[in-house]
Amino acid sequence: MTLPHPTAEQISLPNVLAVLGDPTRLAIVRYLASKEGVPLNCSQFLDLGSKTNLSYHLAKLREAGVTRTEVVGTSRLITLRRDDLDARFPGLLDSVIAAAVDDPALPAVGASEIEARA
Amino acid sequence: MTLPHPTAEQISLPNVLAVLGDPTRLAIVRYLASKEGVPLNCSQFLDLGSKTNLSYHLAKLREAGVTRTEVVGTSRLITLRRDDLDARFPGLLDSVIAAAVDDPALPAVGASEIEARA
DNA sequence: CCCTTAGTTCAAAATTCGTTGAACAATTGT
DNA sequence: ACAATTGTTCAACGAATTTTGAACTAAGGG
Repeated sequence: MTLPHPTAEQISLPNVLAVLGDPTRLAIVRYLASKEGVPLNCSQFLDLGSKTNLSYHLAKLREAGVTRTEVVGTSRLITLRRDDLDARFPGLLDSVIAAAVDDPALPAVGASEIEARA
Repeated sequence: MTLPHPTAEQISLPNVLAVLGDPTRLAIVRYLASKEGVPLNCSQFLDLGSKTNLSYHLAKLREAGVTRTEVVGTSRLITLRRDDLDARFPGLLDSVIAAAVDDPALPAVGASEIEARA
């Protein structure tokens, strides 16, 4: 069972930029990059919004070709489509992630644990 | 006489990405990059939209910190803010421009001349 | 001074976007 | 079979974005 993904050629630059131009989605991508190699499921991101809201944002990322979503049982494993993005737009993902990593204005995924400690 | 520009520190990554994630604005940036060093005035971009519409998009680019606008007499000279963008988000502008250069889906600035020749 | 050129501002209309809750589907565990 | 877990879909709503035309400002040329 696999969800609709664009092919590498169908990935559109303006669309990728627009999709990354949302703080929640950029935070998702930043977190995916920090755990690259480890597929994450949606509930990992609950710090960033409600379940419904994440479903919306993760669909946007998938439809734009930024992430790949694999259905495994009842959960979706999400990874960055780094291979296709690098082939299509060399250097773009790296520079976006590097800039996102030190952006204190972006919402953080570990935020609730930090608050709990305070 | 100078228009309001954000300082380098005020330039926000999500905002820059969102602003670049519009085909018209990306086409503007691509054209600015192709003529880098040469300041362009707004009417150079009339292929991409109406005067009013360009005023809107160029304001967005300026407010996001992507371009710098200098008022000279009755016209505005527009340049890329490459120095600040490179300092803030290293490699980002270059990869975006490189990808935009070979994107046939973007509207082109010379389009009306090409049609006139046909 | 009048006219043109260059561009902005404003309000309105059309569209798209982000967020929510309620209901739903599918898988897994007991 | 039942219940819990994971996540989607749908309709709704407010907010933001894009586009347009009409009116406007400001500088320059004749």
